[in-house]
Amino acid sequence: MKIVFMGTPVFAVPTLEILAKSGHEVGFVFTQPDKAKGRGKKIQFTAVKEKAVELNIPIVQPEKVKGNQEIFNLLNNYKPDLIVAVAYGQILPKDILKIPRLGCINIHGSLLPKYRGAAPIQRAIIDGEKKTGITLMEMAEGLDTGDMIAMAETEIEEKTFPQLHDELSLMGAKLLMDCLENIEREIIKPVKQDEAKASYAPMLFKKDGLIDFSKDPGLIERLVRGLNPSPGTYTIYKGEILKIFQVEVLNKENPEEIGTITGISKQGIQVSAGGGTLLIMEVQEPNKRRMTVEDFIKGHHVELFGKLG
RNA sequence: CGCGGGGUGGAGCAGUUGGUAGCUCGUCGGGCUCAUAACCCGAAGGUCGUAGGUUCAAAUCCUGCCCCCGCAA
Repeated sequence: MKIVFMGTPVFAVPTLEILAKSGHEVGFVFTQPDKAKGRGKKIQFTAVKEKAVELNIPIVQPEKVKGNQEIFNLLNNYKPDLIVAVAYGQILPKDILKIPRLGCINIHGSLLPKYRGAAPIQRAIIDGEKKTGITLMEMAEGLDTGDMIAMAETEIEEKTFPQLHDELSLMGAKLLMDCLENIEREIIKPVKQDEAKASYAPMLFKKDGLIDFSKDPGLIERLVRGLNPSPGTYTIYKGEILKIFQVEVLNKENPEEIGTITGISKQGIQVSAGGGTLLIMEVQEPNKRRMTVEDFIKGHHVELFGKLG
């Protein structure tokens, strides 16, 4: 088959890699334009572009696909059998969706129709879902609304976002390979999404990471797990931002005022949170690298009954 | 040329009116204790990122380079 791949972040890389090695022809890779970012505003390639360069596949980086005649002509001339998109970051217009003979398919990091949108993995963790997964679907004009081709599940358990992200990323690539032959033979039976059960997972921002210690310790723990490492969770300590990377819920009543430090040891700093106690285990101050609380208290005089938040 | 912080014994930090390098923890030895991650005594361990400059004297002032990090995107 002639395939065009579209993707941008690390999440999409395993799928590109597996397609390139599948024996099918990946004629073009679409990815978002290079941007000046990071310290010093250096130009950085997207993760997908780096892999495409390595694989020697022609790269296309339109600012906007929609309404772009040049892009339409490129695809129309190449006549791909299939377009595969994974976290590309752009919505494809109808005229492009109609180009490939076998359609356009998308890999999404949730069990649709739940958690459509930008941050499905993080939201599933934060909400305390028992399981999440990967959905393979046909692309429609709406946001993650297409008919579903296949799904794969995994237990969330105590996994952090990076762990789940990597796991789902690989699962997505594998699921696509499992279905590719059937897609090629046109014997798939896509299922419509149940709109009544649909939910959205909007993008997360820095401000979503400010810890509210009046909340349930379990929720705070999930927030730390889901927002790690970006945008990250944080609190305020002695007037400075203190990022929190790892916490544990202690099964322990805490009569002190919310946000009060009630215990300090190399295991962590205990804090009074809504209805219980939270143990902060790994932190990072501005301009410093992240470190365990054991290291943190060596260089700081953390006071018992001090306040966080 | 986006803004900014930092590189000091194994770890985390202090130390800039330039003048014998300090704290907490760890390590090693000894002591106390029924016992301990507790306590007491003692010891080892540092080319102060790197190259050069100023100076009688530089962790501290000046310049180049390397590395790490925060913010903003």
